[in-house]
Amino acid sequence: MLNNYSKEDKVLLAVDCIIFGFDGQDLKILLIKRDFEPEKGKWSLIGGFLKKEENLDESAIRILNHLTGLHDIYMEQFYAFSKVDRDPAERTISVAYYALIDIATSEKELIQLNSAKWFSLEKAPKLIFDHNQMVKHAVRRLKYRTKTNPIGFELLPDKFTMLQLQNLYESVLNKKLDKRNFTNKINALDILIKLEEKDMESSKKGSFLYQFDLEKYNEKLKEGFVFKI
Amino acid sequence: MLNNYSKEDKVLLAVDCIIFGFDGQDLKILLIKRDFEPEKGKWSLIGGFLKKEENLDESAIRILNHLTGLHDIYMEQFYAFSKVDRDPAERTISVAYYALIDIATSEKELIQLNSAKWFSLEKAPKLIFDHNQMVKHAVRRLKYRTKTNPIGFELLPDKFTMLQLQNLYESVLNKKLDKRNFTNKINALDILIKLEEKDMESSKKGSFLYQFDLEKYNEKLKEGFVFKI
DNA sequence: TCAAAAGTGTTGGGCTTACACCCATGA
DNA sequence: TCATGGGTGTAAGCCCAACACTTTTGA
Repeated sequence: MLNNYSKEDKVLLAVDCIIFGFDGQDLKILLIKRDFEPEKGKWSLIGGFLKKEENLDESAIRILNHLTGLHDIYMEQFYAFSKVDRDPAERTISVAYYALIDIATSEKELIQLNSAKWFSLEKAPKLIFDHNQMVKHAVRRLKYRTKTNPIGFELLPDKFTMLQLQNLYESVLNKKLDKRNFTNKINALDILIKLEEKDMESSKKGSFLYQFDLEKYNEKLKEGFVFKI
Repeated sequence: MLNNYSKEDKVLLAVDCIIFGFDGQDLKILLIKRDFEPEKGKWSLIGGFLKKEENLDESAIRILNHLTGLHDIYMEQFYAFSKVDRDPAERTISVAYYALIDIATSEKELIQLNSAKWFSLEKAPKLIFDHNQMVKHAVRRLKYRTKTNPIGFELLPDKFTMLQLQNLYESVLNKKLDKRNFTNKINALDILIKLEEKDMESSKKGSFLYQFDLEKYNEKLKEGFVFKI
């Protein structure tokens, strides 16, 4: 085929995933102990290399599934990191994705991994390369995203209490919210189904469980509704 | 150096720039006639390949400068496009940047280029590869950006009228704005300097010229002020 | 009976939007 | 004098933030 690309430099293209989880209390990220050189044995984001026959989204899904067993996960590309010596072994550009998962329901799939561990954001260890910077970037993006999209769909279990949802928003936004205002706002969005059922774990009185109403959500989304919290 | 990257696929990494300009009336993008195969002679974004010794930002700056003569341009990375066959010649991933420039003041530098041309957004031709999709993506991002940042700094000449600024916002947001409300909002941001001088081109009465107050802007930015229009 | 979490409304202030007329000037 | 674009203010409604007490029930 006619082209004059042949003199151009080729590079390795990595995909790294910041996997956010929520345990009902704190926002966490999933990290693994790297099992190959360089930096073998150090904590790292979940990552791998783009293959010739896949695009970046497919690559991110493959890598996540291969290293954790997780599938059907919400992921979004957010930035390409390219400092020349970010990987000391070889020139590598990394395209970063963030993923949102519910810790509780994914636990079964993750349990077999002894090299992966959840860390709450504040207690995350020093990571290899520029991975700490990637995490910071991803947190900023997630925070931003709450201004236009609900994040609970992916991060919470199917049924959850209002307090869990509020805790999630407080964790992501990193500030306290008023309980009454939060409830009012969420109810105004009109995308939750209040169940008859109560969660009896957290208190004697019990608190009502909710579900996201995916159908209503999609309708409103189509109409250009903005889900601002 | 110890590593086992050697079996991984390497790819070409392109950088493509969506260059936005504003002529006081319409939002435009700068395109060039491609002068190499494949797709030689077709309209294309300004682009090139990442070199081993530079990061993506540096690459974008180099490519823009090399092809247009422009320098000191505001640029921001926004997305990596990676469909497997997006470039039919060879597997290429493209990291897209958008740039904001003032058409009037950059004209001198651009004038020597016979292969580059400004197109208003609606009248842009069909572009090679996935470049039309990139443009669409960039426009969406620019629109989004107006919700938190003024965009006039980069897109308007040093001195401009209130109507030009309003036209710019109307072009980007793709909707009509009310003149009085717009003026009130902009004045409330308190980052413009109203000059004594008037622009006499547009009307018999003449209209006052404004300048951005970069110092005030930076102060407010530091305080976390959000420049919502 | 008490401790602990759940649940629930109102009000004031600020912001946003809608809206129309006079001014200055050159032709 | 008239046509053209420039410039200006207010009122209503909506949204947001602040705020505290009652309910339930297991221990």
